[in-house]
Amino acid sequence: MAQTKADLFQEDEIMCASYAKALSHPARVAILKVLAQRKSCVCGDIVEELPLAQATVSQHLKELKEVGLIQGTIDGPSVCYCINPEGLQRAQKLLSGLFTAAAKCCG
Amino acid sequence: MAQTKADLFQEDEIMCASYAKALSHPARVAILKVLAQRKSCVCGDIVEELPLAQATVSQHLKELKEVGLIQGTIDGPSVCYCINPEGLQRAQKLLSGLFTAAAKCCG
DNA sequence: ATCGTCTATCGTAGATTTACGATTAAACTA
DNA sequence: TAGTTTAATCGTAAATCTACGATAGACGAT
Repeated sequence: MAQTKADLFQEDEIMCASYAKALSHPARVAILKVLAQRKSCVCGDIVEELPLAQATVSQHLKELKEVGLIQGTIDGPSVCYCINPEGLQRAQKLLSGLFTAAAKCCG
Repeated sequence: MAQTKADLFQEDEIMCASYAKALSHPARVAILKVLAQRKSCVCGDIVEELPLAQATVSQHLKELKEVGLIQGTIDGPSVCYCINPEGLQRAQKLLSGLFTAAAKCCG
């Protein structure tokens, strides 16, 4: 059992869930906040800010990158991460759309 | 390993992630949409709308209820589910706060 | 009281996520 | 070139999530 049925839903529901999933761990929320505050977005700085090992942070960064919320550019030996405005906007639009639709229910 | 470190983060990051987690499966997004559209929010109706077994839907409803996004009131033999406006608003506020903060980054 | 309906819960299997040490790969430095 | 730094990836263990059948509990109808 437990073969996933997540793809039996509508496209926008799946996208909405994907973005929400990317934000569903405090570490990833924290990463976005760090990126928002700092000008320099070097990976090492992020690792220092979080109570997690380097490998774990790298994994979280990968998830955020895969869904398109952040992007990383190689800067010499290190990698500079940055929020991806387009992805962020798309996520915001989808989620706030859900919220405003839902708010209409139940008077 | 893999003992959770999710509680080493800030309160608002944890809350933000909790709401996002509740929305991180297409079925739960779909449930919110059904509740938004229908006036009658009987559990059985929701089960019919989704390509999932009754037990699975009940589980998803439980998760949405536990995080405070929906509420259920017993109506005779059945249960009437409804969106919880306060929880929804709180989720919206936290997540849109994150989005607007993040949007400031990177010019 | 018994039966049928409706929903929650239990038990469980399989998949995915989380976390980290160890290793690898790339690039700079001496 | 050899050594150092930086970040991604591999391998893996534990935890959590997803999904469903079976069962239980509550309620209304007969």
